[in-house]
Amino acid sequence: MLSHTEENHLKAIFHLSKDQNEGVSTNSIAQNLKTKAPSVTDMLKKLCDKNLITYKKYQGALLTDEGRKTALNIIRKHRLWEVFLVEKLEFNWSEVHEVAEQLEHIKSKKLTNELDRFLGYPTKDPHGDPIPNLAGFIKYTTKVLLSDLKKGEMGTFVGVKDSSSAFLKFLDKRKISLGSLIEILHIEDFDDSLHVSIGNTNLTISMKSANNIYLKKQ
Amino acid sequence: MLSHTEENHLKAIFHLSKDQNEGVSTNSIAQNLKTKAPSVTDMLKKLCDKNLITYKKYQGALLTDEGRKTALNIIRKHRLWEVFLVEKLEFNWSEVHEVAEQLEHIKSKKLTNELDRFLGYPTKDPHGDPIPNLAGFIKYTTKVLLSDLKKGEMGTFVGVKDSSSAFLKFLDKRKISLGSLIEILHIEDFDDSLHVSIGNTNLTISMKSANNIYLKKQ
DNA sequence: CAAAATTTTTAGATTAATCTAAAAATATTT
DNA sequence: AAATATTTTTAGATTAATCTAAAAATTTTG
Repeated sequence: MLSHTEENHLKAIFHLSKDQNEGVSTNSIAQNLKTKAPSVTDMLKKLCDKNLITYKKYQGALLTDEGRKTALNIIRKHRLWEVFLVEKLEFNWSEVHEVAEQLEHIKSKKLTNELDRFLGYPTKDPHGDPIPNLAGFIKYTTKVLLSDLKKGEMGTFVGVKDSSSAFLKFLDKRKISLGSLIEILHIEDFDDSLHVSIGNTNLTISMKSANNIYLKKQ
Repeated sequence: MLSHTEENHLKAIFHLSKDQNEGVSTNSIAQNLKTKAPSVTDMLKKLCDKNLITYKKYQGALLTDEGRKTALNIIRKHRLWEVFLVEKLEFNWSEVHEVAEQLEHIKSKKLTNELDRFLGYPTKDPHGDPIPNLAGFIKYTTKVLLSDLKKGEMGTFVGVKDSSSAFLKFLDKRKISLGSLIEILHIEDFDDSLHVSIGNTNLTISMKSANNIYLKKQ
């Protein structure tokens, strides 16, 4: 039985080892979890003893198969709860994270799987991130930035790059929400701002904002 | 911000002080929480410092208004989650307790109140116990034991006295579930066993079992 | 490639929650 | 009410998670 802290470390290592195959550094984990390096070192030793990561002094951490499986399960729970909060409990998209951070640690396989069924086996969370299935399989989807689209192209809003609550509020205010179909009507020459249609309405989006909006191209 | 342990102690004191106005004893709390007396003594001092209970050495614990309010909120969450698990996630009535023990500690007022709305503001949990409302008000209902009914009387099954998983399984096997309407058809003279109708079926229930089944009389 | 800077680990302390064993207080019984 | 039994508290230890300060290792830089 893992503690919340152990689970959080596994999740952080998973997220931080996305790209490279090098060990995840102590400092990056500490930063990610808002804790200090010595606390992380202690935890890495413990997780290594439990065979959830491989860890050698000064060489960072890597998930074992078992550790990866565990991390994916926590991420699965986090994202399923986010779907629940938004779709069933009318949470605002920008409010779900903090509560999901608590709910992801609830231990009950049956709960997770029944929740999955209840929600209709969703494949994406409200931020557009993929939800691992029961077997830990993730269906990655290729995302493009809104700023990469050309005039006339369209896509479905599936996520954000900057998930600061300021930016999420910006989106909420403009009724830009997950699943919105966005079409580029025109690109302003002098400042690269975009005239787009979202649902029935047209609006203008700055290049800076467009650079934070992920779409799945049609 | 209270720890899970602090919350569990408040809940235990609430449940154990139902009837009397005397302080709840250290040992009874220890037994309730499957911990030891010295641990409880430490916790009582801490809860007293936080003005959640009144506590004097050797005289047991009593909830303050603040402590009572806190306990009721935890119980409210516990029971709402039980309703969710049974009604939405198809949990078996006998499986909900353990998971609800975890879910009751999730901290988010919005979560609790939205869950309440989502479930249609239920007033009873699957065991027939009342759910405190947002203000902490409990609508107590008078229960009678099935064994107290006379021939021809009927009632709705609202709860159990013995909530051991063995007894809950006994009920599940016979499809006796919350809300079932039970009518006494006949009482056997020589062993006091009851012939009852439940839904469409008739069956025989021993006096020992009937003594564990709470009904709300029609 | 040696000096400086950075990162990581170790050492040692702190807080919370827990326990066992022993002491103190209260309650029961003859 | 004195002796005995029970309950509760205190004392002191342990484990987990955390921190700061200092030492050690690694990396970067002139």
